[in-house]
Amino acid sequence: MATPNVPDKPSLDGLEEKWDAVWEEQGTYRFDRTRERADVFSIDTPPPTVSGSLHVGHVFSYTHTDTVARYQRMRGKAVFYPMGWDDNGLPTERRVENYYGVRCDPSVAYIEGYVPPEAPAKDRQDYDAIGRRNFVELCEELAARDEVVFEQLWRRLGLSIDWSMTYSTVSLKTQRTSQRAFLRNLARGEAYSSEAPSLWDVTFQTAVAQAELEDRPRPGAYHDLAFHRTDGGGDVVISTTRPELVVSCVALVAHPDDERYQPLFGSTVTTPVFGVEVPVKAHPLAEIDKGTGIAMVCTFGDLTDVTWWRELQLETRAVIEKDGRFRAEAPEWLATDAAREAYGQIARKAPGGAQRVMVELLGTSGELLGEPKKIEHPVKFFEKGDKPLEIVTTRQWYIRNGGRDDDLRQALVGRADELAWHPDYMRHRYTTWVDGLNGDWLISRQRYFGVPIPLWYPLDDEGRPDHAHPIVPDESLLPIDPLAQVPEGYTADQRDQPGGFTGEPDIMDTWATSSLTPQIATGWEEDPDLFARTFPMDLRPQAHDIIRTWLFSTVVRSHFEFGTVPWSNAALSGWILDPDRKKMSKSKGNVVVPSDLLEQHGSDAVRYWAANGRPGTDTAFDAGQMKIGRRLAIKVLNASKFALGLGEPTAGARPTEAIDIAMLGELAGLVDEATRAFDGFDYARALQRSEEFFWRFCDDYLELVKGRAYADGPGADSARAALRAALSTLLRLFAPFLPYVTEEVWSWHEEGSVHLAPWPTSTELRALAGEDVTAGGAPSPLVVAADAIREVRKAKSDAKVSQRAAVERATVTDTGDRIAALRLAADDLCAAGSIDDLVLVEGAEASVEVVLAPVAEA
RNA sequence: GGGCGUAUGGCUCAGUUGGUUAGAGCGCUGCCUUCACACGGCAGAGGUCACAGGUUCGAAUCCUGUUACGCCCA
Repeated sequence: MATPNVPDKPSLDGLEEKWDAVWEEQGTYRFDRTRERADVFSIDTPPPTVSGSLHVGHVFSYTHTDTVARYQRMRGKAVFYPMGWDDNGLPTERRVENYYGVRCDPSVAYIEGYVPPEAPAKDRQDYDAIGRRNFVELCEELAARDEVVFEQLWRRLGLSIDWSMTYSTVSLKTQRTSQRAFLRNLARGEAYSSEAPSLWDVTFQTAVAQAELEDRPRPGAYHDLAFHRTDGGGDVVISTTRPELVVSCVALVAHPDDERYQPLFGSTVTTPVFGVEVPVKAHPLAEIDKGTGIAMVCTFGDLTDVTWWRELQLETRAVIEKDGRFRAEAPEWLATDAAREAYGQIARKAPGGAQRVMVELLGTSGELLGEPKKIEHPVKFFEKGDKPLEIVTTRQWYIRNGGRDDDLRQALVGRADELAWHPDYMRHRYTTWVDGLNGDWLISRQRYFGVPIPLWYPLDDEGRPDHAHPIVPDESLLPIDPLAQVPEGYTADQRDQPGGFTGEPDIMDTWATSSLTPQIATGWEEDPDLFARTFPMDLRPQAHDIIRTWLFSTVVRSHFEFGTVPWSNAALSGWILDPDRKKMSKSKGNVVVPSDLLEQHGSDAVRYWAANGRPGTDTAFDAGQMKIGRRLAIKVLNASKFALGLGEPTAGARPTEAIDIAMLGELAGLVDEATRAFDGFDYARALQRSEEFFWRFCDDYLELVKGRAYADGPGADSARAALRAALSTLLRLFAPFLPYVTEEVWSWHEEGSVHLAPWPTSTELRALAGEDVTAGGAPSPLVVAADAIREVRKAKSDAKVSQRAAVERATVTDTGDRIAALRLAADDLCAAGSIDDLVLVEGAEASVEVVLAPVAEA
């Protein structure tokens, strides 16, 4: 133990800069890659999207993980705690488009030394159209700039990241990992391509996955339309919210039990306006009490249409194109000039405009019955989009996820049981989601910035690609860009020529790569030594709203590649709500900038607030809690200054006074509790218990022993030895939460970093205490003395005199065992309360009578 | 409509397998410029634990139902 070097005026100011630099220089948080898997704790950190901005929610949840990382490190584990940057995909593209005022047009040639416009154009249509390579370069440039800012914030927050292990989700190494994983899936039949109806975002011009959907309430209207029986039996009336799709109608369906329509099953009707003959079919998904009970099936109005189309083997009559507009040419199934003329009026229109025209045509023909009935109904949107999704038939790539295979589904549901969930009830989110899947995972995206799907296709003599037989590169060649590179056995001039080849233009969705973060971070097939020491990982921390996307997709990839879960624990953090308990969001303007927060309150204070949020629980943003955290940090400084400023205990001094021994015994219990809480990932409980102990320690114990500790002799030695031990223990208990102030104080009197010090144990404290003064249920001298001093303070406070005021006589009446305990602390009590005469009485009625000494007249 | 969660003083939250008088901090009120701390300290007031039943010697805690709010899914 070094001689304490305590500053006169300890302060929190500047601790962040000071210690962050020291930690970096000394490699405090470097992963020790000589350690075996059993001695490693590895964390699958969520890579933040660098195109966005870090918000308070990030600070909140990343702090949670950091407290666990620091705890595990102090428990002797080599902590593998890398940071990743998610710079891949659509969010980055969108930010680049708006930041520079550019958009990607793959037909535009590369411009050497391209400089984006000085200011972005007002309208998206006027953005500078640039080629793919220029666009990707801008994405990389902006992402790199964002990452610097992010790292600065994380460092200041005090995350104990090993910054030498940082990865990005679009780096060449990650692309190699992502493409390798995809090719393995392909080889095993877990990835496949298929021409199928897909949910399509017309703004972004890309397919989207089921996990990216959200329902939004939108106004609509039921239109009652008359179809005409071909047997001359009159009209059949259907209700639809999308009359513009009449042209793509392929059937009518009603429920098999619906007696009204049973006679019609197997017959045909003609559509209004267009006069196309379509069958009437029965299917259980038709709802008897919805509208007229019989529905029009189109190509495709919604996902139910897709089901009907598939299960009833109906025609395909697609009219909406990838830009969301009706195709220009009249469809071939329209047989009459009148029908083609009618179609001409909706050609090239968006659905809204087409609907207005159709309503007019239907009104004129008398086939629209009555007024449309306005309703509000849920409509499917891409979660990042602002126009309703259309369903467009395209060729897409999929990874199997159990949505079409019950055995696989059950296997993936079962993986939930191999994970410890914190909190446990979050596992239901996973199982409910997997149970409800109704299709495989669509991973291809018709975008530009991301990991390319590493395939080419041979072209036949007429230049048509053979999608069933893709040309697969050797793994050793990865990563590849099929639009830039040429497959083996071909030459560059054969690209897109009959008899030649064509590159797969699609990229993989971001989730297809971020589902591999355990593989990327641990160096799967890139660094076998690291991989062996870190995989499967110990912890996946993440927010609960992306269980269906990130957590599930990561389980899927690991299930296929390794036949195991990728981690043993999943910790789900809640959200930050603003003080009105609304979710914080940019659009509401209630977002607090994290760097300002850290500047204003100090990192330890912000961490204190964050660490009070229990796993899984949404937490209100509360600057008041940060003030308390700051107060706690200051208290740690001052109490430490006191404990260390008393002078050295005599060499070999041990606690001998009962009250000191009692304090250490209580502290040992706290250590056990905090350890148990941390082992269950309940950092919040560990903090709360430690804090509670610490305030009582300061208010009662320090005040009681102060006089004795300042004096000399065995009593002082006992107090000083106990204080040193308590301080050392408390600093280590607080270190995961308040890394800066604890490191500062540790540096006053200890060698090395508190963050590499061993986590305290109750064994060491009990050994130091030597005996258990509360054995057999005996009252603690500390508790009894604290109760008494509180009564003395109350008497002084009631009398409105200084706490220093002298007490002529204090009479404590209590049970025999409590009086016996108090007798052991009598001298400390008298000193702390300025009590001249302490009278101890055994009696049934507990009381403390205080007689204040007369105050001398001024 | 289904699943999950939450409901405790004005506010934010604890309350471990049911066990004396339900705790803490903030805020509020009063006092104390005290030799670790005014970026303090001490003390006080403030709650029929959402509602209605039930189990039990005993319920904030367990069971049933209701209400409100939140999230996920359909």
